[in-house]
Amino acid sequence: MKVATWNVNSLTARWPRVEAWLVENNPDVVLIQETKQTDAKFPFVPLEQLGYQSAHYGQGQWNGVAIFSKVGLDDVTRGFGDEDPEARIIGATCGGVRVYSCYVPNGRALDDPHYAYKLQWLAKLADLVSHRDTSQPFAAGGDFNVAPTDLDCYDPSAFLGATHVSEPERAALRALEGAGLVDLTRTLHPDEPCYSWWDYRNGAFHRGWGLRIDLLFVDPILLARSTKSYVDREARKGEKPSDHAPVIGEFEL
DNA sequence: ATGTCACAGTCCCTGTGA
Repeated sequence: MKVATWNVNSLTARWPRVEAWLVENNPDVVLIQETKQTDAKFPFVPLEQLGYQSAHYGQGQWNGVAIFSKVGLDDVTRGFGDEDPEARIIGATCGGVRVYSCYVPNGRALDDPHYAYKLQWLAKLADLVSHRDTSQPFAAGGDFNVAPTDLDCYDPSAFLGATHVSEPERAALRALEGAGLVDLTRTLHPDEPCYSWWDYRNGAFHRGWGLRIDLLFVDPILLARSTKSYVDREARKGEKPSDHAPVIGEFEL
C-alpha cells in the first residue's frame, strides 16, 4: 500500500498537477491539505474516474482537508468533534488502516494567538492518537507546520524566534511519539534532510532553502510493514507547483 | 529575509494568509 500526504495549496488551482501526479504515481491512499474550496468545487467525479473514492472536509477560502482512496473509504470523521470552525482534520478507514489527513495551524508568530491555537490543536491530536484502537493499523499524515529537529531546517539560525522550530511545537510532536507513533520518513532516513516545503519567494527551492514539515506518523504495526518513505521533489518543479512536495510511505500489508 | 502564490472583495488592484 502506497500512502501519500500532500499540501496542494488550493485543490482548485492545483487540480491539473494533482491529477497528473495521481496517474503517474498511482498511490492507494492520498492525504490532502489546503483544498481551499467547498464541496461544490471538490473534484469528486474526476477522482472517481481515476478510481478513487474521496471524502472532503472543506470550508472555502482557507484550510480544507481530504482523503482519496483506491482501497475503500469508510467511517469518515471530520474535525475533532468540538466547536473548532476550521477544517483541519479528516479521518477514514482505508484498506483496514485508520488514516488522518492533518493540516496543523501555522502559528504565525510566537506571540500571536494563532500560536496558542496551534499548540492546543496539536494537544487535541495527541489525545486522539492516545485514544485510538491499537488493534488497527494507524497513520496520521499531513502538513504539521513544525520542523521536528534542526536537521529538518535548512538554516536554524534564520528561524530564531520564529514558529515551526520552537521548543513547545517540537515537544507537541514528541507527544505524538509518546503516544506510540513514529515519524516514518525520519526513522527510515536518519541523516538526510528530506525537505518537503520551500517558500515560493527568493528562489528558495533552487537554493535548497527547505523545511521538512510534511510528516507521516505511523503506529508500530505499519512501521514493521514499511518498505520505504521518500519525498517527491519532482512535484515541486515545473508549472504552477504547490510550495509543498508529496511525502510517500510504502507498506507491505 | 521576503524577490511568490492564491483567495475574496473593494473587482483588474488591494489586503490577508501562508
